[in-house]
Amino acid sequence: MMSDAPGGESLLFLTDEQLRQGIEAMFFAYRGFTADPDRILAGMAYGRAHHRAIHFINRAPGTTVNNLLILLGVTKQSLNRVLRTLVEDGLVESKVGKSDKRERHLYLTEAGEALERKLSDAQRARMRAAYRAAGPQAVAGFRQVLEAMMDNDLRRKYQVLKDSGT
Amino acid sequence: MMSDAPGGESLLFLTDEQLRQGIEAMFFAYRGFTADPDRILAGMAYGRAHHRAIHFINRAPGTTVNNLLILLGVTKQSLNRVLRTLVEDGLVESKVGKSDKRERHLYLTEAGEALERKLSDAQRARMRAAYRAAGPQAVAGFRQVLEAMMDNDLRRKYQVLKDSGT
DNA sequence: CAGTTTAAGTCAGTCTTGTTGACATTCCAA
DNA sequence: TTGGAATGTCAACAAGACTGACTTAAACTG
Repeated sequence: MMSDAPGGESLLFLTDEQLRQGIEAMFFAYRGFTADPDRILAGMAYGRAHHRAIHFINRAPGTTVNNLLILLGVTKQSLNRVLRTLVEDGLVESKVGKSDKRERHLYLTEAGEALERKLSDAQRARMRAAYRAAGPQAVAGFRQVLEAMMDNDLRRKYQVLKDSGT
Repeated sequence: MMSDAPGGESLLFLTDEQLRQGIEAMFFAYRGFTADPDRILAGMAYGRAHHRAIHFINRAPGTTVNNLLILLGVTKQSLNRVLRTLVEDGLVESKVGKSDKRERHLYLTEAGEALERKLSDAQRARMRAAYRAAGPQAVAGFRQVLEAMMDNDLRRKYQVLKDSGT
């Protein structure tokens, strides 16, 4: 089916045209990837930034603001605005650190967890459908290429998260 | 919790944990994907929006404004702001349509093509490295999952572009 | 032909999310 | 103990998206 050009495929499959198709696929797919949570959040006063914060706080409860902003790749000022509204609205709790009182440790409240579930359910449903359509083998390849595409420091952070999952 | 189906790797590989890893991989990879062009554009007065416009005008020379804004998924007001600066700066040419004079057909000037090359060279280099690291089989899977992740109407548009690529 | 629709552009205002700069608090090490 | 580094907050601003209202020109349609 797919293995064409025996011998020369390692050259053939790296044509500019093939690469460009990959670039465009990435662009369109990311739109689909964010579409469902975006729709949910559009109603409330929240956006993608809030989703990301909620996701990673859920992922690593008790994480500090500094941790979070490195993961998200934004300035602390930018993250702070998002965090402030989430705390005000009672979705996130911010606790002063015990050993280091400069730090704030972040946790989702019950309401925060409820929203997180709503958002990630939608995103997982999309992911699940795509995985099902493509099959297990394709999923393995998908993950390999994505990991290779990350910046080095982000790949490390991703690996840490991944390993902490189980 | 989850009942583990006997010999059911097709079930096992769709655990919430696996899906979540895919979601995070997508998030981090997209950051890498856009990092290089973003760095190049940061110096000039341009941003990601300009890159996208330039990319698709290069991809389909003579495309109309309406075509473009459907492809990009933004409003005409938003696209117009970007397009206006590109035309003013002599990177894009806007020609009144021959058969339908309401339409404007968009083309890159030489300067526009030069910038397009600079941007896509950087992005292709990243893509090429990721493809090389992951291997041909992984690339096929990568593309399959991405296509399955797109919204239906975008997938159609993506296919049209892909087929027009040669 | 008159009336409607379509394509493009513009103006004004808002929202989200990113940025810098200035600043307070806390910790730690010289 | 004092000065620097780390952590987080507040304020102001910019980019880029959005909606809504409107104009102009051209094409289509009954």
